[in-house]
Amino acid sequence: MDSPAGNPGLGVMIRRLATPSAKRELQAGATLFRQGDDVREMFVVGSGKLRLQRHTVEGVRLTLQTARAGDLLAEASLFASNYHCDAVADEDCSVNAIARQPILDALTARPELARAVIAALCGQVIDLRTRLELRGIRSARQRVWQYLSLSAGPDRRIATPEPLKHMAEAVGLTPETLYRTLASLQREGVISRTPDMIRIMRRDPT
Amino acid sequence: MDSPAGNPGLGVMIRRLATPSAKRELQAGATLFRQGDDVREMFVVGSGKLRLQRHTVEGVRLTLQTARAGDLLAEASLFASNYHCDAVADEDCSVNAIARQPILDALTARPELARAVIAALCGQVIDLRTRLELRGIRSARQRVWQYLSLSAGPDRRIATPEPLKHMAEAVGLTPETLYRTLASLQREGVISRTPDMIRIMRRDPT
DNA sequence: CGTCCGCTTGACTCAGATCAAACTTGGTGG
DNA sequence: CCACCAAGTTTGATCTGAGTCAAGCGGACG
Repeated sequence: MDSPAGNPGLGVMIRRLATPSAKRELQAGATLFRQGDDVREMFVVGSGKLRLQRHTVEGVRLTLQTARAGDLLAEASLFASNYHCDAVADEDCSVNAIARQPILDALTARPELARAVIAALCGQVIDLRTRLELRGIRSARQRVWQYLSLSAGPDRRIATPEPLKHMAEAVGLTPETLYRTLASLQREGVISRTPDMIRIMRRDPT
Repeated sequence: MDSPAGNPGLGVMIRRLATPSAKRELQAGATLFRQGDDVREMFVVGSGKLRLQRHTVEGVRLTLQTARAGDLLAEASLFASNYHCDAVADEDCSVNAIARQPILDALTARPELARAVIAALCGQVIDLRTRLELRGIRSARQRVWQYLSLSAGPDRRIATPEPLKHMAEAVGLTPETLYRTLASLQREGVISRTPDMIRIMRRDPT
C-alpha cells in the first residue's frame, strides 16, 4: 500500500518526455528536493528507491510514499508552486527529471497518458485514506492487527524484509510498542512469526 | 482543507455529462452509497453538503471528505470496483449522478476536463498528506495548535460555525480533550475565543 | 575482536481516554 | 411565557495503555 497504484506503463510513457540530459544519480541518503522548494519538474524513478517524507513538529518522521523503479515521484505537486515534502534516496538510485511544462502539454495532447495519471492519483487517494483510517485507531493492538490484515496477501502472510522499525513508523507506534504488541499477538496464537515473515492465524484479534 | 482543490468550473463541466433524469434528492442523514457497493457512477453535488466517511474497527467515525455544491464526489473510485467509504448527506441535498463510462469517455475526449480532474486529485492528495501528518503528532496540544494554524486564514482567525465536537473528530481527539486543550491554550493567551471564532494570538504554542 | 544496530524485555510515568455530573443554549409545544 | 427536552459544552476524578528510559542480547560487518 505504498507506491502509486501500479500502471506499469505510466513511468515508461512519461519517461519518453525526458531529455536525456535530465538523468540524475543519487547516493543513498541524498536529497532530491526539499519541502518548500519551487516545483520545476517531476520525476520518474529509473532504479533504486526513494521516499517522500515529512517531519512533524515533534520530529517524528512520516513516510508519505515510497517510489521504486518505474514509479512517478512528485506528481501530486504538478499544480503546486512548492513541494510539500522532502524526497530522499533510500538506496543509490537514478531518476529522470521532466520539466513541468512538457508534462502538462503531454497531458493535454495524449489522453491515454492523462488517464493513466488519473488512475495513479486515484490509487494514491484511496491508499492515503486507508492510512488515515489506520491512524484513527487508538488501540495499538487493533492498529497493528489492521495493518497486518491490510498488508497480508491472500495467503495471509506478510513479508518483512525491512527492519520492524520501519513497520513501526508506518503503523505510527514506537518500535518498543510494536515489538510488544507483536509478541503479545504471537503469544496468543493470533499470528506466527519467522524472522522475515508474519502469518495471520486467526481472523479476529479479540 | 476539506473539499477537493477548488476548480470551480469542474463541477459544472462534468454536470453537463449527466442525463437530467440522474438528479437525486437526499434528506439529511440519508446514505448515497455504502462502502463495498459496486461503483457504477460518480456524483456532482448540486446543493447541500455530503460527507465521505468510514468507521474504524473501534467505531470511531472518520470524515474523509466533505463535498459542497459544485464539488465532485467519489471521483477517487472512478477506477475501483467498489466504493471504499460511505457517502451520507449532512443536510438535505441534491446530487447529479453520472455513469462511469460517459465520464471516462469525456476524459479522453476533452483534455481540459482531464486536466481539471488531475488538479482536483492532486489537491486531495496534498490535503490527505497534511491530515496524515496531523495525526502523526502525538501531543494533543501540538496537534490542536497545528490544526488551528492550518485552518486559519491570513488574519489568523478560524470560524467555528460547527460544533467543536466536529473539530474534535477532525483533529482526532475526544471532545473532552479538545475542550480542555482549547481552554488551556486560551488561559495562556495563545488563542482567544468567541462562541463562533478562534483567533491565534501567538505564533508559538510553547 | 570490537562496535553498531536492530531486537527484546522490564519498570515507570503521564497524557489522553473514559465515566460522570452540572450548566448553558436553543427549540418545541402546551 | 414557561416547562421541558436534546445537544453541545465545561469541568472533575479516575484509569489505562502507549511512550520513555534503561539494560541486555545477538548478529553483521569492518
